[in-house]
Amino acid sequence: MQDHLSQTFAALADPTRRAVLAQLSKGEANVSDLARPFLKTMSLVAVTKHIKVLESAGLITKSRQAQWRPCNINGEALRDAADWMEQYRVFFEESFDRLDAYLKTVKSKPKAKGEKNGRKK
Amino acid sequence: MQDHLSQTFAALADPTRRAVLAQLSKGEANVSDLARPFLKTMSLVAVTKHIKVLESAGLITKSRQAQWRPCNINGEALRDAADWMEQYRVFFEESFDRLDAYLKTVKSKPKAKGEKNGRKK
DNA sequence: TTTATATTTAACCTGTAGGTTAATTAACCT
DNA sequence: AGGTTAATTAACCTACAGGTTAAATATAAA
Repeated sequence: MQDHLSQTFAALADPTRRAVLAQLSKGEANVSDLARPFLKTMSLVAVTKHIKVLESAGLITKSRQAQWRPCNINGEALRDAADWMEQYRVFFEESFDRLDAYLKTVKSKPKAKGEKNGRKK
Repeated sequence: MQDHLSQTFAALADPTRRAVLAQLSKGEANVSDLARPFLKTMSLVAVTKHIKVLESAGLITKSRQAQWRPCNINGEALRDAADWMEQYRVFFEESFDRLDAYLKTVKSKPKAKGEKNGRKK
């Protein structure tokens, strides 16, 4: 695939993959743990592929422990997508005090050179 | 496509479509206006299709004015995606005061029945 | 009524996403 | 060594995404 952001959004554009992320947000899990909820509707291999898509997008990491492959969520990749969305917040945010609160946090973290948003590193 | 959220993310998973959204965030534009920046790399028909994808996902609206089709951005669809992401903010947000500010706004808008997040309607 | 401009529709092509089953690899357990 | 469990690889299939060119439609303008 082309750019990182497209890859991230594409990875999120599947309910199975979002469910895997949801599961991982509660903590580390093996491939077979992650697959379990879906085995009525698809094969283990299918889930393995979904996991690979998430891994390629950087949304999760996979390590090795004997014959298991413990997976963990990796928020970094999501941040770029979230940052992209902030740009459009004004178009979907009708609660102005919440928007104000957000803007204050932005102002308190002024842009450094070559950085988007007020985020560090 | 399956669910609304998948459709939204899929629509965002293309740089041309994100560029169209960026253009529309500066104001209304016709199909040919939107297509102009891309005509060196793809046909008008291709852009038309991208616009249709955005429209189907609810990210933009299209009206009629003589032979023109003025398009406008529609933030509502983006909000669901943004809401979904908020769920994971804790995984990519390292600035705790900014997170605090966000959490305060959530607390100030307690959940109503059948609603996700603190958002109204 | 003809012509020009804006956009869509139709028919097509190619690559890839998402699924399958069967076979393979890797590590552990007797 | 042989068997079990965990996960991946390979080969394949089908649908659809994203592009093309050519033709059709709508509206305005001469």
